[in-house]
Amino acid sequence: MSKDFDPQKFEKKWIEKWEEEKVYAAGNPSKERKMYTLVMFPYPSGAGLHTGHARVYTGTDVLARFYRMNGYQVLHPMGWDGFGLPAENAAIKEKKNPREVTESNIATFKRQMKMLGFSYDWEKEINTTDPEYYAITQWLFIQFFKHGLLYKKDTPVYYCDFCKTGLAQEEVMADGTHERCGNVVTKKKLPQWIFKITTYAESLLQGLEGLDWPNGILEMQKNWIGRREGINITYDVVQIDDRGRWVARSEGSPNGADPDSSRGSTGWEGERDRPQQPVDTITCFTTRPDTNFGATFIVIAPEHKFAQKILQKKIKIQDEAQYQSIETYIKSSLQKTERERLSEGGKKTGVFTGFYAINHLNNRLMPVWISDFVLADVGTAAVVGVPGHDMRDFEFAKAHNIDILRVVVGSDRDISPIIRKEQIQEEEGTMINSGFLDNMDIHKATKEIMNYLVQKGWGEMVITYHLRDWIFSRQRYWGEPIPMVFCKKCAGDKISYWDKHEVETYDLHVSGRDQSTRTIYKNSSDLIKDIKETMYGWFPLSDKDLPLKLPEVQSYEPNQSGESPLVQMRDWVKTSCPHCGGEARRETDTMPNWAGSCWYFFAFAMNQVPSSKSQTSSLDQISPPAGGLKSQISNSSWLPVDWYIGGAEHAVLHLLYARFWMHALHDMKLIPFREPFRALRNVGMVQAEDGRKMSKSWGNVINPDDIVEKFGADTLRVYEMFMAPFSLEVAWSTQTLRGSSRFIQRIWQIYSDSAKIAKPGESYNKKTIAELQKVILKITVDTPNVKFNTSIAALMEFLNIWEKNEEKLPKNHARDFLKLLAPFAPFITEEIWQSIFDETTSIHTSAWPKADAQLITQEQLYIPVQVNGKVRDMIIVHENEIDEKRVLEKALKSEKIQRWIKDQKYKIIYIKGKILNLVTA
RNA sequence: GCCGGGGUGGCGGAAUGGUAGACGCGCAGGACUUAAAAUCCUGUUCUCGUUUUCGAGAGUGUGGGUUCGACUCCCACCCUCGGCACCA
Repeated sequence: MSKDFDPQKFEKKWIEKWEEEKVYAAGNPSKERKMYTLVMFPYPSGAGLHTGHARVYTGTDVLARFYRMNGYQVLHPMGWDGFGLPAENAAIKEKKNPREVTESNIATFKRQMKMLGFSYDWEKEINTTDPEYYAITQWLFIQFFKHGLLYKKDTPVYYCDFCKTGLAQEEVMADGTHERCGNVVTKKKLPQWIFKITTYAESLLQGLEGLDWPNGILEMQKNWIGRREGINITYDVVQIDDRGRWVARSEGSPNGADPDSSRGSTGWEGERDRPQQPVDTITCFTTRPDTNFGATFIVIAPEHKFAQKILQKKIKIQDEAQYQSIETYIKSSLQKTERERLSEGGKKTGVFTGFYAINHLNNRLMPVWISDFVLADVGTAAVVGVPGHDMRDFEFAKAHNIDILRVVVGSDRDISPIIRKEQIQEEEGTMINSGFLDNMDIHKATKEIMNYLVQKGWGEMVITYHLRDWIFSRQRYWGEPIPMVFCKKCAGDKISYWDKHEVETYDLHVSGRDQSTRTIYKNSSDLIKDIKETMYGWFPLSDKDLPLKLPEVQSYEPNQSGESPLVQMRDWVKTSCPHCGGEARRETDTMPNWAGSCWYFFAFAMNQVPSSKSQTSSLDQISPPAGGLKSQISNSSWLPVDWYIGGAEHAVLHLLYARFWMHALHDMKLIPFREPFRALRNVGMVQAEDGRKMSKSWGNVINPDDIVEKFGADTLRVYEMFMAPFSLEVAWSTQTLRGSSRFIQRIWQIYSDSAKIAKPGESYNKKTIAELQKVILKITVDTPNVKFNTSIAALMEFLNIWEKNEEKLPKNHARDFLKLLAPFAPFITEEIWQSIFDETTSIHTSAWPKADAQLITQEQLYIPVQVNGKVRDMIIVHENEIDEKRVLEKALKSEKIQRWIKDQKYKIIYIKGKILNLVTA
């Protein structure tokens, strides 16, 4: 072996040899000793791998290699999330097919991954854009459809008039413009496929319990699901004539007692007969019914059905001018995008309807207003306004001159009328002016009033979720075609898929309204009932027609009316109805880029990986496995994923979507597990040297190719693992990387130096061996805890010791140390293993070293001696002299200790073998 | 506003109740070299005093508390990064 370290001389050789010898092939998993290590697969962009990829893939690779050496059967796969807008944009720009663009990007990624020595089993490679792969994505779509989890409906979506395409919310910038073209985004109603993910809100929430995930990610998912317990209170709505009388219905016949002549402009209190015939009712959701005695108004969203009834004159407004102002307000709010509504911020605009709702508790008349600060899809789209104890209600009341009452008093005991927002008591306090709730703590009052309202029949306990249904279609080319057919005739005849097919229904763990049970079951037949009418004429393709392949098109641009480019493909669109055989058309929307990533982790685990590379049959003969996924998955013991590693940016979307699919598939009895990812760890981003994001436009991008060429792959790997704790964001530093380069070179030097390694019979150093045992223990614990930085530090520390010691290290221990380094630096360790130690099988399949406790024992121990908690001296004792008496005796002999103790009395605190503290006074 | 992470030398960081600053970078001095680079050696928290070997004090965002002993546990606050947000 040459003394000079030149990684170029051997790295390529090992890449080839490992592949040839299938060193990293996933074997057959046995239940106890299987380890599925997975890193979030990449979208293969045109820029190639960046240093952030290198970091996350190296970390996962270290884990895979560690477990492999520890005797586990390891599945460590890699694949490509190939569908998505960037490839499509690049294709439009370069006048190529997105498939070509994607394929060449994949080639670059794959070359770079091999260059970095990642131990993937490439036999398991998948690509979401392979027809073999998306055949199953489509098949899964159909299963969800059949069980009532997918339906199509006109839905408002973000839309760019300039690009003529619907947009995902994440493609809309904070200022309401399109991230690609910079034009202002509008909202447009388009027919969309929608996933009923909300059905699984409770299931997704409950499933989080017991997952070994970072706390922050768990919290984000919880917040996103956003479970809230509250009550829906239904109020009668009445009209009052100009003399202050009840007006029942719109006909206006006075009904009920004369109103109090002292009625103020905004409300009225006192015992009153109930109106016999309220005009309508409005139901408000609230989590804080305890403040209900302080309610002074009702606000509804412009989309609320009561507002719509007024607009459509189903509920009449006498005063034409008032009708006009209501109409103007509703129409202008509906034109605003959600962002515009938000960006108006604190401005609480609104219009009074002329109607009043009656507060059950005190018969107060609460004016009903329409305002766009109330959101249509939150709660019941109607809010009961308690301006004394809610900031937004306060602002609204101030803006429109509505009464503000105080019903809660805080610890400051201020009971003066609320005139400033600082006086608002929202979180804690004691009830006042609230009838039977007076003097109760607000939390107790909340329970009391809820029970009271329910008992009286005025309210209903409900649980709401922040989670919204998932819009699952895109009007784009580069995605999985949705395998559905629409037959106009069958739709006209009101024929649905379920009228003609028996679907095995199942019990699902779903969100429910009954808060007393933690797990709520519902039968999928209920879901089907809900959507049946909207789905007349829609039929899924049969299994034998899958995959529905993406046709070649002339142009990838969407058309004028916001339809997918697939609409141009007349011959493709035209098909026959699976039910009546008449003329029908295919769905032209495609699936969003999340689809393929929702199940890719189990594609890797299949016995027959769905990939064009592993198929011998021609494309035309592809179909999902006979018996469906069930047969494929039930005999794979790899799942669930044991370690899932990736960036925190997927905290909600991908991780939630994938969990949702698995929960539903589990309920359908297709898969034997519910939670796909047992343990999750995040990787921190790698910023550029200047602390900014790496970006072509800043010119601060570090290309792994350049680093490997100059320093070798091992240096890059060790540096990326050593630079900071794995989950922390860190700025790249080529300067610091030199430290790792030095470390790798010193490894090379010491193993090349025959004066450092003892042959059998030669003298050696016992202390160095003892140190090595400690390093083995540390790394064996740190590595599976994703503490890569301290593992490397321990390796460096040992190298320092070994280098400094004049005596040699016995060969078997030198081999052990090399093994500890192997997961981090696979190339140099393999080269040394096979050239210095003359091994013929890979170090990466060798057995992980075991620490020998007997070798650790040290003859001498250093024991710090404190006086009053300050270290004043250090004594050296023999390992069998660490009892308190001997240590104390020795400590008292120290002049330094005597000087601090003098003649004072002292208390002795001794932690065996660790520290001695003498406390005077 | 709400939720979560974090605050330790010039820098990245280590230490989860027991010697604060491991390991690495940088920096300083030295060796090698005609020179530079590379490499190696020594030192490197701050302040003060002896100026050599050492000694004293301070010190982990701030202020309190618990403890023989606190970066670590508890209370209050400040700053910072990330996520969510007119969520009723």
